[in-house]
Amino acid sequence: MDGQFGWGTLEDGWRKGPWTPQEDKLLIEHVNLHGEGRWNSVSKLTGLRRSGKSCRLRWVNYLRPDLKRGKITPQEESIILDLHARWGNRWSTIARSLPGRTDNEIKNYWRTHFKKGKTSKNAERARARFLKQQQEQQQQQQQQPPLQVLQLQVDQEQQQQYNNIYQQNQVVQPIGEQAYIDEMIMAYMNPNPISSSMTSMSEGSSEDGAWGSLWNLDDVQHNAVQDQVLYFY
DNA sequence: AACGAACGCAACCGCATGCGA
DNA sequence: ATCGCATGCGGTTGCGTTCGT
Repeated sequence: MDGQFGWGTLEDGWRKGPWTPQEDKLLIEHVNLHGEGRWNSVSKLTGLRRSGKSCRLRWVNYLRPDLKRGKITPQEESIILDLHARWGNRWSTIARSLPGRTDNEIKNYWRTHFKKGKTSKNAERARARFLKQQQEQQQQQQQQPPLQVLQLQVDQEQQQQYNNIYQQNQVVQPIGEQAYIDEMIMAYMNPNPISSSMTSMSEGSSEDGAWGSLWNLDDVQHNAVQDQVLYFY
């Protein structure tokens, strides 16, 4: 990328590379004082040797107080899959439906987990991780009943059905195996018959407003009351 | 324990779009 | 109408971390 200059160096007077805590502090103070926007004036007002673009990106992707930290949950993953099937690589649009998540984060997540050719390996890893975690849990709680889901005997027919739906709707990438496995896991955790990656959305909902209120991502049980309506386009 | 491969994520770039002068 | 600046977006890259052998 920036090979000639390297990270944390100056180019055209602008610093590049990883942000330091001091720089973050300056930027946060600036935004608290002046609000978001006018990014090009940040360097003049704060003394930060960062371009406006760089400041905006740092704020939007990392410093914003409303950002949600931590791993993408299976619910969020399902939403990402659904919305990607609907809108393609419109990451910012997808991100608006996932409060606290950034387009960059979602984009990275998608590329890592669902980019063509990566799903099988990820699915295997996810399965291995899950099995390992469950084994540890079982050791801790020896009275735990046997978990059928540990076998992850994937219902091939159902998965094929999902993939057919995606293909019929001219979606290049069928549903990821990892998502499917996560779905199996979620199905086990929540016995109510809900298909999280085929989650519903009432017809005619606006692209931004409805999802924000529909999904309370901290409340897994909430999923169970959603109608099961497919909405592929 | 060591090492290479794969992963995850922050940050950059170029281009598109919006908006005011 | 158009020009220039600011901002937003999607794609890409570099590097630290984790995982598997």
